[in-house]
Amino acid sequence: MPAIYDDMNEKTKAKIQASFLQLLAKKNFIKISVQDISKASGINRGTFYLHYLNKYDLLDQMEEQLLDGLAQQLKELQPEMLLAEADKGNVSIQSVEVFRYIEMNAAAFRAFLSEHNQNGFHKRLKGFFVGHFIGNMLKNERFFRSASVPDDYLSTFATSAFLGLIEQWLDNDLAETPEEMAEMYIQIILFIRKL
Amino acid sequence: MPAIYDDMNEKTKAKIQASFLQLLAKKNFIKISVQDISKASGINRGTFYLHYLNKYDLLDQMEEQLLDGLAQQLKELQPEMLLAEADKGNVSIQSVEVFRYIEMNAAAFRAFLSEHNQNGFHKRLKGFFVGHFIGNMLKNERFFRSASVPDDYLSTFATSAFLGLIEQWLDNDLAETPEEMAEMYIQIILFIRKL
DNA sequence: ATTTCACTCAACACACTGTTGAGTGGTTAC
DNA sequence: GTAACCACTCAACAGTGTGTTGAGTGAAAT
Repeated sequence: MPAIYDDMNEKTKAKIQASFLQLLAKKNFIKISVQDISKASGINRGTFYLHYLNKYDLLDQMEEQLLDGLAQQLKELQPEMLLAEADKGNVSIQSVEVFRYIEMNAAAFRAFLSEHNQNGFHKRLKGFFVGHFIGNMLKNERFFRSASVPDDYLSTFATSAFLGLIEQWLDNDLAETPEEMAEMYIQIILFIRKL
Repeated sequence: MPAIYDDMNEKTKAKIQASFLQLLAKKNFIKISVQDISKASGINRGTFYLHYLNKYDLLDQMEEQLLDGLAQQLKELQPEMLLAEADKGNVSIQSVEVFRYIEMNAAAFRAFLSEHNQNGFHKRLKGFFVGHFIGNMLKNERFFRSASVPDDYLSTFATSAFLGLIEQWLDNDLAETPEEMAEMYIQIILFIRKL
């Protein structure tokens, strides 16, 4: 398994993925055919099937990559630290990093979350966020301990707000800085704590 | 244009729509073919095309119907009244009616919002809600007048929260009453006012 | 020199599409 | 009562994209 062959594989996949993202920016996912992708990327259609089962598999793998990267950021984000900093009026560096990651991968997030693309990325991101961040907060009674609102709604609320912020940010063409985004989100978290 | 022909049309459409909803509950929208729909509804495939351009058009029309119904409820929901009641500790009847409508049409909402059928309904519902409810609140400075958070984020936040509540409610198989849902949402609105 | 590997290319059966034209049976109008 | 009307059925059509295959190319590794 010489490295050069892995490189070829990776480069071919990268070409396919890059072209696919470009197509997604212009065109509805449903209307994009494997033919389109292979044409745009200069890769033979048969080769596409050596790497992916079909276009849904391609999308799935790309979403997975994006979420893996996000997981790296989120695992650095300890609820304790975030709230400790927030109580001092600061925005924790790690929470800014999360938004910085989204900023860096804005093209992919936008493509996968966009109105005309019918993949379940929205829900997937939601579930992911609950599993990697909100879940931790709910486990610890110090953070969320509402009498009036059930846990699953607190969770949903915190997550929907996060996603809403991201979507609005993308719609605004990233007009705000990651720092500003992180601060807004922390305000929301602090509120939910008081629900 | 005798009424009986309209009836036939409507009944055929109703059969198609009902079967389509049943299929959506089991199967990904993408994997549902017009053949599947015509088979399930006992309607000839050719007849399907007399009523709809294609399966996307069918989905679109059904979403439109659902949103039209929701619009009826939302136009009764005056922000002034909602907040006046909330200040007195009450949940306005009209806001309960909104959730009651969702409860009545839970099958459709669930199908259109479900994980595997990400048909853009999520964003559509969001835009709709902003246009029919949140927009009114933002216009009136009495309700939302944040110094620290831009209007579009307030709007996004209020809308995401609403959608999050609905999705969680559907996931919970409507375990809460419309009254409880309305109360939770009002709590959220009251919070956003203070942001 | 031979094998290995990623990729190309052309061909294949298959599934679903949207459309058409002829035909059925019930309803309405004259 | 008969002619026109209408929603629907049915069978057939070309078109498009699918996923798979088998033979072949060229560069790298052994």
